Amino acid sequence: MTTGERVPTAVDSAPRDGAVGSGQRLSLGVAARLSRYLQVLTQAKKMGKETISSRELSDYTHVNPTQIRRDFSGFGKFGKRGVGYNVDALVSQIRKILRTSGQHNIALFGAGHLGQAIASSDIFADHGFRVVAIFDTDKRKIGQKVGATTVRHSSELRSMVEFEDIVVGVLAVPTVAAQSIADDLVEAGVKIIFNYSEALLQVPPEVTVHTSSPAVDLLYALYFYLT
Amino acid sequence: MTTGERVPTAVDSAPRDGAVGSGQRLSLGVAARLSRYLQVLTQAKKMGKETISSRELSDYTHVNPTQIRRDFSGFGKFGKRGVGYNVDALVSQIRKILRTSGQHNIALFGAGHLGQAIASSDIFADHGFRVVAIFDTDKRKIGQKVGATTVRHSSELRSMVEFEDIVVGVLAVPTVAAQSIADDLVEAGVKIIFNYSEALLQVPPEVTVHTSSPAVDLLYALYFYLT
DNA sequence: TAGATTGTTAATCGATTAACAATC
DNA sequence: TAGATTGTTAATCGATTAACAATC
Repeated sequence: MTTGERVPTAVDSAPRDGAVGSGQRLSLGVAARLSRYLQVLTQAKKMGKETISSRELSDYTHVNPTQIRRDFSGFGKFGKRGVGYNVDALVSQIRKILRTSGQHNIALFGAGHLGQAIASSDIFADHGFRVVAIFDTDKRKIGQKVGATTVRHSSELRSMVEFEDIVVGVLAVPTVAAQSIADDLVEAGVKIIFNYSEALLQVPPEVTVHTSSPAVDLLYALYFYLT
Repeated sequence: MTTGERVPTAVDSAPRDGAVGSGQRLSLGVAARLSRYLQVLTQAKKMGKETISSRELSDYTHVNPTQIRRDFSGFGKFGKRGVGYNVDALVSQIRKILRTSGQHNIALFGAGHLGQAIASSDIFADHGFRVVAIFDTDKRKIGQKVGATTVRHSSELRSMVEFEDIVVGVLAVPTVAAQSIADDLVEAGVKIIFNYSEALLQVPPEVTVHTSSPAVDLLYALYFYLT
């Protein structure tokens, strides 16, 4: 069964159209969907699933099965007709496409309930994200352990970013504190900020802010429930 | 200044094309974006902003300003040329369009770190969602207060759903416990499930599951950072 | 073989955007 | 008035989907 075993390349087969290629950036939509598939596949693997069909992936992601096959086919022939896709092989293919095979380090701000929930969750770890530093301004929390990590004072941010090669800052702090931490992160050279507060953050154009918004998703789901 | 003050109607001006109308369902994209605008506007209002331009909304939502104006123009002329949109008026317009002006009740499962973070956050409350019941299976947690709400045993789920008219169930529980709670929610007639665990939930087609996936969003952001 | 599911085409549909007159 | 920003058009681009031959 060589197909499933061989080392895959991003440009395996001749790509057909726009969304594909080696140096070619993925479109926003494709990148979003691939990330989504990856999450489901990771969980399916945990549940001992070895093979998965585009139909099953569709059930979990709400993406049309044809589109799923189309998304993959741009990068190679990953599936087996009549059988489906090998979960393990597909995971490493997508990781390769998204260039997220490696480890990426995160700094977490806020050691309250949300911060502790994030630090102790598998969700980030499963995708190669590691919380290597936790910061809080509350002196009583500094020095305490959250999981395997010690809570530090924000003044250590700069050196930690350099020392640990931190690429993402996650804000699990009150809304009023968020902007000032964002400023510090920007100054320390962090380019991706994940904002769990409600603050509307002001950052330079080269920095990406992603604001988590469960309520937005809920409003959206509710609309389709009510209509 | 009557324009900003008059009571708005969903079918104010003659709608031009597809995505619009009274009984007409919004397309997925439009509904998602409107929810997004609503979140930003709510926060802008808190910060004392009275007027906002499509350009500013674009900065915070990463949606093209032309598209924002287009999204609104399908439902009426909400803005003032040279000035922008009145924040208050726009909020109530969008609420009307999304039909989420009222209160909606939520049941929360899991009184751990994540559950407590959710229960004490403004994020849901700001959009009319109220956590009216918290459930946990841990006997030591039952009877404790989280915010203003008392933690109950899951056996009370059924009666609470009826009594409190609960439309959304939020799962802040370990992955292994999620499916069985989802089954209970389905049986109790809840049609929207918000899943913070990693479980791939199996539910009947009339039930909507939204799985929260911060790691997916992070993978996605990282891709564009790395390329 | 028979059944299942992929890979791919071709056609459609909706999202996106630049541009600009209207107007506050 | 001058500057700013909306509302709207028209053109383009990418996403979506049904359908089906290929093949495991």
